[in-house]
Amino acid sequence: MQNRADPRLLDAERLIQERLGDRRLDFDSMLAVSNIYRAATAVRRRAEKGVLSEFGLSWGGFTTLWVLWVWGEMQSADLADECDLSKGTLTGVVKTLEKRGFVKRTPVAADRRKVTVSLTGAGLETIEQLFPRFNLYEGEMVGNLSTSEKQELAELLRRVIVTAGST
Amino acid sequence: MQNRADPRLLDAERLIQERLGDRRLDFDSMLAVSNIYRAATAVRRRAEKGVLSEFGLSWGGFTTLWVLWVWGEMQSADLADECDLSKGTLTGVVKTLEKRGFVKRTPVAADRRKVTVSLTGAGLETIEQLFPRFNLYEGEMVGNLSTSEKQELAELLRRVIVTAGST
DNA sequence: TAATATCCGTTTGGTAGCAAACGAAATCGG
DNA sequence: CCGATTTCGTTTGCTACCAAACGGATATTA
Repeated sequence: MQNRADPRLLDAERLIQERLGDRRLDFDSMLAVSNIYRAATAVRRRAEKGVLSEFGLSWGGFTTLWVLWVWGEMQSADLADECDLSKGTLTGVVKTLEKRGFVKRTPVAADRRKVTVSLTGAGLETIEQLFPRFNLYEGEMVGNLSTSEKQELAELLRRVIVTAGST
Repeated sequence: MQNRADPRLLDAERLIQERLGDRRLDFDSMLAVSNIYRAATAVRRRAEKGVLSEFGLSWGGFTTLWVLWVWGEMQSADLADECDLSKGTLTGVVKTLEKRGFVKRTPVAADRRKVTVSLTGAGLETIEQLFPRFNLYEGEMVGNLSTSEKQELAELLRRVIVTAGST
């Protein structure tokens, strides 16, 4: 019953029930899914307006920098995978990061279709300064939750990712 | 320790720890936040590729239709609020929905700066067909979770939304 | 009631995101 | 080998998304 705490949801529930008549409706799933999306939007917006804007980075740009930092020089397709972006989108993100001087692209001699992407010195410096501050933001954003609640949340979401991500 | 189930996360954790040296790092918050974002992406993609594409709707288009269905005719600014979109973005979404014939805009006589948006007959028909199917999808996507887990997830996320959403 | 300030939706200019088409390069089959 | 197929990253065409600038309309205030 805790979801009844938000009066707008209560209203919405009643209204939806009217629209649906006697058709059955899975409220629990609806609230879980819509809150996943709302939370992601809130988290992304807060990070972009806060830390990331200071460094001229979007969420996707940050993610890409972070992945390159952790994993090192990567082939384009693997980078797209790891960043959870389509290859077409990655081309654009890398292009923007290149313009900012954070990243460089290197053709692969052995297979000239391929390209690797890696951090520049400026990119490395940036992510090393940025990440600890980003992590502080993360801590604030889930600051209402205890440690075990954070772990519980991460685990529940992991199971959603697996189910929704397959196919 | 359940988050150690994903071997990639384990690797990433070790690598990040190396990059950070002795600086402390809040892994629990990091995993919670990044999983929120991953789950939202997975959920959105699955819905868009599944039900929504059959009706030629994006996630944002669906949300807008849904809000109009539940709340009825609305003024543009309120609609943007309820859909969690900037007013500029809403202009575009409504324009697209108008093109598809799902929605109509009506100038307000009493205040000619204002515009209300409402469903057309086709829009109403569409959302009435679509929503129950969308709800089935929602059920599938969190199908790995028990009812109480769904409620727990929704509640944890609600608290994140409140914290992250307050500027 | 005239000047000013505020409010509303749209437009603009930018990044992000996807699917599908594309072109160059490598690989495979015969 | 050489033609057909597959595999890369990029390009294209579209929607979405935001902040900030804009311009018309209403409110305020003096």
